[in-house]
Amino acid sequence: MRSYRQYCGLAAALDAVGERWTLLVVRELLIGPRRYGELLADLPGMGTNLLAERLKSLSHLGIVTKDDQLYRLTERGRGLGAAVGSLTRWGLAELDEPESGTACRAHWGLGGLRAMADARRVPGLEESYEFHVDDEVFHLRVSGGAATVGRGPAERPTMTMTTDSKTFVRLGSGDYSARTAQAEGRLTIEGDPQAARRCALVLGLDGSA
Amino acid sequence: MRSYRQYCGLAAALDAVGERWTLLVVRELLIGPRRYGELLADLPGMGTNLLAERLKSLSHLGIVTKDDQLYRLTERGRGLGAAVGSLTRWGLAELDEPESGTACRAHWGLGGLRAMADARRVPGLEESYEFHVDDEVFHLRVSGGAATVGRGPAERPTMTMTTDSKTFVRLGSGDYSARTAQAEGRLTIEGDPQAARRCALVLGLDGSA
DNA sequence: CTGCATCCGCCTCGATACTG
DNA sequence: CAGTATCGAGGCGGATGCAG
Repeated sequence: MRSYRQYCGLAAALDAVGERWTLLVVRELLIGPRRYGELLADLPGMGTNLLAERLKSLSHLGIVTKDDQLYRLTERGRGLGAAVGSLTRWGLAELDEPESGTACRAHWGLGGLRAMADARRVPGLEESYEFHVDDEVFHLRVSGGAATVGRGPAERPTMTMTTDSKTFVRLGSGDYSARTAQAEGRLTIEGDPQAARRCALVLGLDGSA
Repeated sequence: MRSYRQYCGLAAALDAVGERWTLLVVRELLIGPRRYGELLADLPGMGTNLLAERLKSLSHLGIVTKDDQLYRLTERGRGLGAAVGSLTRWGLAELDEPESGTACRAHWGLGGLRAMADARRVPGLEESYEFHVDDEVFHLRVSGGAATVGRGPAERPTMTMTTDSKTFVRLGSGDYSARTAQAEGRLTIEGDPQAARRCALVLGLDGSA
């Protein structure tokens, strides 16, 4: 086990989760518990030996537990959510259009949604939005000054968006608007047009940085 | 240049700054502009060839610029501050006591300070604190609902702490209190005892999570 | 002396094959 | 399905070289 041997919070964090692929494994487990095969399928490019080694290492560090063939984050592991969110936001900000050969999963957009949503941007807002991405359904609920995202439909969505996964992820980049995506036929929006605008506000996509 | 080839904000971020040592270079530059030799001295364990390569790579990505022998972060580079802060907080939370052979720099504690300080924890607070760590002096100012940290003395500090760098960093860990450090003779506090308590509150070190 | 570039041994990574 | 074993390629770490 290689270490930076520096007495510093960042170095300690990178000693634990700074190796290649490790934070991407955490990204998958932040969505929910997963089986080995599912992880492998949603981490295209990662070798099976590395996944096994990383899971073992993360278990030993108390970041992941395995019960009944299901890997899940411990509380300490979920504590990485904020760091993963910060990095995701930073990476999204200058995401280019997808190159060919680039893999994509619908739920990666869900991670982006979680990273970007901040209910404090629209005080007092109470509503839900639904997203149909490829064959999956996600929701964003803003209630009580907090935003929560998850799999599955929203309860009474005031807006429903339908799109493909790459377009969905790309909306997180500043320079690709839902308006453009609609014009290009990659995205449709149903429901209250004003709700769509409020949703964009919650996500910080109104251009007011 | 190796890439995860995943259309996802986190993967894009890790493509840019996920390699070994890269975020530690950013950590140094978040403190302020530095020369090559200073960076090398404050990144013990990093090979000189790797530092040169990382700086070149970061320049090419628009994260770092070099002018007049001084490396500094671009605006995009400074955007990594939030992610570095999140990781630092997570790493600090379970930092053990320093092992022998572990390097430490006084300004790493400054990074920890920046990561932990949140003025919203004590609404309306207006004061400054000064920290003497090894041979360096830092300050934390809470004013107008915002906390700022930096090198150099505070203007009119209500509390002054004197300690060594390892103790200073370690205070960021939950299970090592200033009280304990004082009892062990590693730390002295001058000024208003209540100010010290308010400072701990701002840093989230009061035990109320 | 600073600011790198080059070289080399080693270990990690990535792909494939194999096992329970 | 859930991993383990193997092996070539390449990134990493340390030492050294070299120009300004």
